[in-house]
Amino acid sequence: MTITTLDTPSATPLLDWYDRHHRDLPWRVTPGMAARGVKADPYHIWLSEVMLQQTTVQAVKPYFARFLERWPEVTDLAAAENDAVMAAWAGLGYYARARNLKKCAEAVAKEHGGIFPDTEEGLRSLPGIGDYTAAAVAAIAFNRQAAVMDGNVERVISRLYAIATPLPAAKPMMKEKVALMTPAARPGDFAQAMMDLGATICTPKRPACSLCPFRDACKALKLSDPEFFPVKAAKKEKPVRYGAAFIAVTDDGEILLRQRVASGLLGGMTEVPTTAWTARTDGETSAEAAPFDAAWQACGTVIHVFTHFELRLSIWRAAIAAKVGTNDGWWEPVTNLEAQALPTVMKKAIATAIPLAFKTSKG
DNA sequence: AATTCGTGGAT
DNA sequence: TATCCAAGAAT
Repeated sequence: MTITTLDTPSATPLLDWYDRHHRDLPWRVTPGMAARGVKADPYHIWLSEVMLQQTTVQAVKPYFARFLERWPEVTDLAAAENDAVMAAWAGLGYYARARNLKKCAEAVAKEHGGIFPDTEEGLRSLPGIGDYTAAAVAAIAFNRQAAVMDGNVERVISRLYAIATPLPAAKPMMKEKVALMTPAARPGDFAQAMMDLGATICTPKRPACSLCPFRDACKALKLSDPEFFPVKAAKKEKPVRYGAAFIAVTDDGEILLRQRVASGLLGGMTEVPTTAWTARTDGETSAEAAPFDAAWQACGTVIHVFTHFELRLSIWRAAIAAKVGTNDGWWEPVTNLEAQALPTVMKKAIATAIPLAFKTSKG
């Protein structure tokens, strides 16, 4: 029996809605499957949750399939080469996730005998697992009564209780509401139901309130303005940074690449030689900053928007007869670029200089 | 507590 | 076109 108060709506209508309208996702054990005895795989749940951090379901699906095909068990991922994991993650963004994913797999393999901890606290201590992911894995994979709160849940709760306090200040209060609502029975389904509701009904724009299992309890709907919630703090404007990137290709089709430092922006990923990315446009975006002397030709500009700044990258190209000695890079056959840990901005830069470098150019 | 960290689809 | 923002974590 779930304890409810005057201000705590029952989870039952939501769970009933979930039984009928849940999304079918590759990593998910649906209520129907669970009824036939299928258990969620903690490795699958963990992998999907890390990939889904600030990332859409659509973007995650092909990556999730490739990771599982290549590394079927967490011990396989633990034994993988770092470069292989980074290359497999390339394009998904937030690359610290991939670095921590590998560390977490190694910790599970070496310190936990290949078995994921089954408590929120145990999970929370692993690399790349924060408050949300620890609660999500505990609830979904281990049926723990953990309070799961992501961006979807924040939106649902903010509307359900008409919370006018701006995010992120309102998070602690909102998490208390989630904890009070989370049932002892089916806590994992409750968490997934809240997220499905936020993704399909209680959407940021034009929520489908008439279809919502909380329509009778929702305070924002009673106020006739659900879209007003959640209130968010104003965000800063994005500065513009400038730089140059240099694509050198030999006559036998090899391109000069190098590896970025292990931490920070695009940490540990592969890049073509570039200048520093700064707020100034003079000097640093010219061929004078090239890694070596050659007949560098300007061939365009790549504009790429990161989370907190916009990058305008001048692209320079040089066709050279033979490899030039390099301290910190290597020459890679252009035909092998697909296997490299190249972030999207670097693929755009290369595609600008070598239009046929990739099968699917997103530049 | 405020910043830093990618990318692409939807509106 | 510009803005939002998507199953957040680390520092």
